[in-house]
Amino acid sequence: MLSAPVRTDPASEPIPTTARRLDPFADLNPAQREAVQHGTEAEPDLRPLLVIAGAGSGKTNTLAHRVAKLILHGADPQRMLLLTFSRRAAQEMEQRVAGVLRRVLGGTTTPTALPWSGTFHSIGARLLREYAGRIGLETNFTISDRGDAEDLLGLVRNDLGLTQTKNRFPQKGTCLAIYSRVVNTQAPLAEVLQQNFPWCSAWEDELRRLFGAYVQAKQEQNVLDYDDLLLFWSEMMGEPSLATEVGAAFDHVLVDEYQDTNRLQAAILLGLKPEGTGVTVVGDDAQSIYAFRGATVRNILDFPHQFRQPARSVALEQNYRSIQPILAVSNAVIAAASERHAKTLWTDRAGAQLPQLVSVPDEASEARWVADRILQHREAGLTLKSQAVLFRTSSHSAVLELELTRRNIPFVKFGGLKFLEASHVKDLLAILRFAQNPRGRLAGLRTLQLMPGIGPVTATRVLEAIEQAADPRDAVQAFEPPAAAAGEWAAFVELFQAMHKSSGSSTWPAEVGLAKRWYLPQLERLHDDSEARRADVENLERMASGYADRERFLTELTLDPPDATSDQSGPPGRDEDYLILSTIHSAKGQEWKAVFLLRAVDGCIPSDLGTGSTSEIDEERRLLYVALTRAKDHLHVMTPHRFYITQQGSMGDRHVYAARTRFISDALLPQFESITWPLASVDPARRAPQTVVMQIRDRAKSAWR
DNA sequence: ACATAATTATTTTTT
DNA sequence: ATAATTATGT
Repeated sequence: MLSAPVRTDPASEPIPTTARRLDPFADLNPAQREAVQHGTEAEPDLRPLLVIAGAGSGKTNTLAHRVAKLILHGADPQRMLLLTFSRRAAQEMEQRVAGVLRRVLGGTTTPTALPWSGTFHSIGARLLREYAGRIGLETNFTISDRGDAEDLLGLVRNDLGLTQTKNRFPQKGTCLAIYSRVVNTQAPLAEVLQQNFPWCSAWEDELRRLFGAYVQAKQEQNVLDYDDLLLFWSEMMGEPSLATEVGAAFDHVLVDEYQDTNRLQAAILLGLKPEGTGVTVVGDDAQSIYAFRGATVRNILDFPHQFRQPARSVALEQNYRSIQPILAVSNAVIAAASERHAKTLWTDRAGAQLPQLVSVPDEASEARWVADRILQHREAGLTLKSQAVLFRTSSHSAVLELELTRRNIPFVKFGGLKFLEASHVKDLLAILRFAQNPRGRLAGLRTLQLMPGIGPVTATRVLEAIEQAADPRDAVQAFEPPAAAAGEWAAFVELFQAMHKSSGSSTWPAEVGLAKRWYLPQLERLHDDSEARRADVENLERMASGYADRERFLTELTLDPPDATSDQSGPPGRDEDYLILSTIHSAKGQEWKAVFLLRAVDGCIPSDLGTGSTSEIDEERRLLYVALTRAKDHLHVMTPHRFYITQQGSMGDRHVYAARTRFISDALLPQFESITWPLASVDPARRAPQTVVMQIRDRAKSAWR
């Protein structure tokens, strides 16, 4: 029987409160303290440090304390590089460090600034801009998000004539995924195709040609995509003189969520600090869930012997988050994984309530049950904010969202449709980008085609005219639009001239207002649901006012997009209470008192699309593990047995019967409280034989005769 | 020739 | 819900 042992940590004896106030490190357990103090002892240990931090083991807290400890020990915060998974994680880290320092140094200290904290991508962008002159890059490159990268790739594909071939060529999204994987894993194209995209392997030569042209196009347009930020950074670290220089700028490099880094990122780290001195990485191989974008668990497993000196490893195994019964099922789920770093989490948070395994007939009942239970929890004193609903795929929450709306339960959804992916947001940004760089094809094409009567051909002609002309404004002025576009064209010319006068930042952010005023009529014409989209456009205008100039706005927005879709009314106010809906991926690092997991059913977890190889299945298992370990006190696992599938059926009337996820085996059932709902369900097989007593439809018809 | 309306297929997870 | 494809209209 796999269950989390309940132990008492001998070192967590109560400490007098006065001592605790003086020593902020007194609350740490021995393993945490070891991690925090590494390298600051009387006889300094120069080895790199690997912290294996199980779920809920106080990872963020430990890392924050380590940063604080290093600063107290004399490290310069300006010379610390802190690589986190998201901007939010970076901010939290900064706050916690400030908290620890305040406790030690008294309340008067100003909050510590950690200027070099952020994601690999954002730090990469900063370094590349700084070193642009020395690596043959232009400083004012723009960064394209995934959508832009896809579109550019699609454009290149058309130019190469790879679109009208007899067999269907992979879609632009797929092409970009392949390209991205090749870059991030540093594996040969053939291998990536065979392993991850077997249905595309016939196109290897064409893809190679396409990718070459794509790289060329990016360079001509002075554009970098996400992958370039890592690729160029790592190439830069391959040049010894630059690597030494950049590495010497940092005394400490700390990396959070190391299990989700890829080969490029590992290469960057090694290039920065080949000796490993000053390097700290924190992670948990059991929570590695980003293999699909090139992350490899090997990074964390191989870390101990990557550097010139072996690493010191510390494992944090005490879980402070979940009550024992929840931890027990989580441990049992992950224990069946084929490859993992052996460790068993334990907790001293006893608890009587077993996690619930709820069996419901379909999605609708699932939504109703969850909504009911959420309200019950709230009546028992749990705020909505301390509850979360998690799911594998963003669309899994659709039915629940309707139910919540119907019952007036406020919620915010993380993951899923991103702000930047909404077409109206792209439209407005394209207008701004077009103004920024009139030679940028993508933005130009998109903007021009917003006008009625202008399609791809006319738009291309305009762009060509612009490319020929000395001054883009003259080209636009002189262009003869087709008759259908005549009305809108005049307004566009005016907008274009106005935005172009502001080559400096003098009219920023006023030009966003101009762009908006021109765009809104187009929006209304193009979309039926212009009402909801309009709110996003307004939002964008408000956001723009917070940035110094156009370039900063565009760059920051691509690297750190707002993660909740601002549905209708925008994000709720700070005081307001709202429920969290989130994909499991976006729930990483977070915790709630009550967690609901939707669709814990084969086909959803593991996803039908990810059941090819053992490693893919293992990743799905870890995903379930991550979901389960988010819960502190209450865990509800839902298994609807019948739901509609939108993926395959063209007419969408088909539904599918599913069984409980394979990761929760029969042997595990005793550790759950099993619930079947609704209680009085009629077994269809035993229902009385159906005999026709009346023809109800005839009655309805006769009413109109 | 070009634009646009209609139709059909496709969809994990994200910096 | 949107992107690619095809059909239809100017």
